[in-house]
Amino acid sequence: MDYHHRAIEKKWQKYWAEHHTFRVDNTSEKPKYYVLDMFPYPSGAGLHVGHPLGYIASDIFARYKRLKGFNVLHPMGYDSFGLPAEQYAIQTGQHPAVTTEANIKRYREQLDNIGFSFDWSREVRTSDPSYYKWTQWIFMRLFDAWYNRLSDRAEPISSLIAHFESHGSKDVRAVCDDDVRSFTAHEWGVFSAAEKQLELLKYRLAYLRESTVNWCPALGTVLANDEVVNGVSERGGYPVEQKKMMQWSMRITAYAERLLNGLATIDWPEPLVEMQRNWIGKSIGASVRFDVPTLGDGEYIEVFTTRVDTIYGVNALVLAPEHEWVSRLTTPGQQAEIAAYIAQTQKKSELDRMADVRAVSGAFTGSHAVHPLTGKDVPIWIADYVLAGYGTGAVMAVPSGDQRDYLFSTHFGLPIVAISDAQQLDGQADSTKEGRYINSDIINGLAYQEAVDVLIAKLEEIGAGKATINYRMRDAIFGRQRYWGEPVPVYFDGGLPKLIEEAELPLLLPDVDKYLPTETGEPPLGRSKGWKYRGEFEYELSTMPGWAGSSWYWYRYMDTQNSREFASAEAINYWRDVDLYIGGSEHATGHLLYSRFWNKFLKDMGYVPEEEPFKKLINQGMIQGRSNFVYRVLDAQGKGTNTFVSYGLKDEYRTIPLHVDVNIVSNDVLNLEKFRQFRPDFADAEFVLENGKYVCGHEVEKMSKSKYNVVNPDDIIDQYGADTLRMYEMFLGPLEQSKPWNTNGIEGVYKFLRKLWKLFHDASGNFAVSDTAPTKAEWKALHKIIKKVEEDIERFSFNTSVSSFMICVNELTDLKCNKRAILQDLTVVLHSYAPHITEELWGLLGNEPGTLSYAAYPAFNPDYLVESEFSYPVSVNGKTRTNLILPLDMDQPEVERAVLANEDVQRYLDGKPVRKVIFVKGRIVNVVV
RNA sequence: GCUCGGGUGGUGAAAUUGGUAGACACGCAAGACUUAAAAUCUUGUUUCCCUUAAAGGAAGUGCGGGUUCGAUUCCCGCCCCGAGUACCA
Repeated sequence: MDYHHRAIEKKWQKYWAEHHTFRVDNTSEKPKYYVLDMFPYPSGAGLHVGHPLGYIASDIFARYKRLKGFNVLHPMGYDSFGLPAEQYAIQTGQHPAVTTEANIKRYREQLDNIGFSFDWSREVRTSDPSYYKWTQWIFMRLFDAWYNRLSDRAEPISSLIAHFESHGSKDVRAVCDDDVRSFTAHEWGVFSAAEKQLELLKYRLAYLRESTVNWCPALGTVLANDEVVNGVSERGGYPVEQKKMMQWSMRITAYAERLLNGLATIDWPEPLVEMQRNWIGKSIGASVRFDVPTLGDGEYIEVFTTRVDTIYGVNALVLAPEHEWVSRLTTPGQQAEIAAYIAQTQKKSELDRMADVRAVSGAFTGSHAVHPLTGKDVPIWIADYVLAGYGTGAVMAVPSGDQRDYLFSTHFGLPIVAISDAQQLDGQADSTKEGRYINSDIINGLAYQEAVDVLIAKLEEIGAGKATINYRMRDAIFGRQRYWGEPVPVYFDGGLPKLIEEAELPLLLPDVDKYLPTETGEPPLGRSKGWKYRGEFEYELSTMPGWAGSSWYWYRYMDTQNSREFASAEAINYWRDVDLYIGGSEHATGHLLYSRFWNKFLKDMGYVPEEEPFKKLINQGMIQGRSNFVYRVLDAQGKGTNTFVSYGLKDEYRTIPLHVDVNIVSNDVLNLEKFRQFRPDFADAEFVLENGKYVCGHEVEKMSKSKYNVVNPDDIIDQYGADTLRMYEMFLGPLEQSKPWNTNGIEGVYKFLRKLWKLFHDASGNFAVSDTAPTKAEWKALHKIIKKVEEDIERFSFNTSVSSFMICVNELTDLKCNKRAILQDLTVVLHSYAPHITEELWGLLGNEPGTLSYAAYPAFNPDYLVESEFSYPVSVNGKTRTNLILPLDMDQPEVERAVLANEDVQRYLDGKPVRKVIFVKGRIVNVVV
């Protein structure tokens, strides 16, 4: 019987499903191993061949770990809340739950076709009430918590209340809003309930406050910073504007330092770690107060600087145009100018961001601040090169040390003074820290670090500044004016947000008549008639953002069915953290940062044991599309004819390239028959061929329907089988590398599997293996692959394993090996890559009926690889000239004698005296003349 | 601009610790089997030079230097491609 992948693969997929082969327990004698994939958003388009790349790699790893004796948790689910389903609902009126359900069904079929070893009994869906109940529950925990800097962890809000009751706000070191009040314990005691709640809201980790948000009118929602790319929405590319709104936010900034430090403890790709580091954006410097006496006593502007050593070079304070004090600072004479400038920047910012052109601009407020050290007047300007969202929204301009300040000062004719004897101010600023300070009063003659220490001490002494650490990262906006997301379990009583009772979870998503904002601009949930808490109080109408459900899902997999907790303590303490996480690097600053944040919070509250959720992470590369083109000949008028010319001859004609479906092209040769059926107007197409073939052009592009370059895994599986698809996706190249999908070459892997099949069968196709003892060469071939695959999988080099399997089967074919002892072990070694064919062969070999999934990976025995001889490459002056077979136990003097006696070597020596002979045992001999 | 990847045959790629560059596969060419095709098998396939052929020679891992007996691998400078990020004070 020949290798029939269709029957074999269906048979085993059915077996695995019926026998719950991959169901895993939360207790075991075996060591645990948790292999996780980033779960997909089930889109309407289904999977293309690029999507399963990471899943195949993780599945190989999971299956391998099972063979190695681990209790493996390898689950899959769906991140099923999201914008596309909602956009579709707006267009068609269909409930997103309905389309999502259909999409999930299709995803599941496609995933099942590939033969993954997921424990489907643990499937999660973020849009399922039994799941989002716990997303809401975690939100409630965040609402009921504050971050205590003294213990450096989140604590229940009750500990803060207790402190207020006994000590007032004194000695509270919290990460909180800027406008918290100072009060005594007594004052707290006489605050009204509403006043207390209002104050506590400034401390909660999930809090409500008016903030400037990225508002996208086209999508009708706010977007997180990582969802805005170049001033337009990541999804859809719609314009985004800044708008002030009451918003739920997450105090992720409380965790900035821990998020940064944790990066050193996890095994993640360096680029990803770097991206998170940049995103957090820690900078060490100082905050400095510049008093503004004209505004009154004790009024000051605070700036942040990383170069406090340049403070004597300050020639201006520059504020962001949005700075809240701009109107206060503007003197009557400057009012017109400032107003004009603000209008100009508001209009400009959008275009400017897109065009990426920046001219120096700004306006003088008319006010002055007092330099804290020199006492001199410093003019206060506004300019759009200062960002409202970073630091304090105000900078001290030091033209000699900062290029932006330099350009600003030259443009407006402000004085530029050197502050270091090493500075060279020939047309630009010089930010060097070398040299000694000049024109700098108390630090004159000092070097950089001494100067910083002196200045910080001085500023602290006079109460005008202190050493400060600043982070670029902002608190995360946690609300979307959208329908298809988790409802926020909050209602409003007297304008104050309050949590619903825990027993009332989940707060179900109500039905609405349309998935659009209300006439008054409220989110879609505002359309739900009579949706009131206890029939009385308004619910929060925004829903949670896309990242809410994905920020803790790996815990739900540990204990999916639990209705009392998000996961039991036993389950969490058994599985603890994810040992291997595979997914795309596009989630670097979104999902992966938020997940680490929630994990740290859950740890602080004592629900989980580990500080970091994902110990090891691998980014699979993106699979790009590879488009094919045909070349339509144009007539004299430039109109398209029905004649198409082959790629090699196209330059002899006037042509226009057209995308052609890659599925009717093989090795860039067009199937003419299928092309005529491709589109009605091609039915009587004519061709100019080269060598009897129509050759197509090709180009690497994004994989998309409109480019006709989408390859569906189902089609590949139908033709070649899932085992071939799995191995081919790995064979394509290193997992982390991005590469275009090209079906050319898949034949090689398919041939390999048929060759493997033939090892177990005789010429007439009958199963035939021999029980005779293997030869030394056969043992060697086997143990080479046992070792190689083990090493390759451990370092995630799956492509090299596939090559090695081919080499092994080629060798065994040459040796005409059909020995059971060899083939049995080879079957186990190959199993994680090609699970179906190996299950079938395992059965044919006469093993006990059942699955091979829990067999033992064969033990490597180095004795089989020991050689007594080695064919040494012999080079003369570094150029390989000949090979010489010598015993491996031969030592250098003997080798030298043997090599120099060789006539080939003598010929290359050409009588010249030998200076030295390099000899590396088992590697090389090099004769230097 | 900054940060991080990457650059090896016609194509995807390999070379794990500085030790025979191009394994393995695709494609292509030639051949065997076949009425024919498919499938299968065999041989060849980095480039250039020399040669009827056999054999031989030279160059070669983006470019230019360096270290070394020996460099795809290490160091310095540069070019190109991709990703991320960008007035971050």
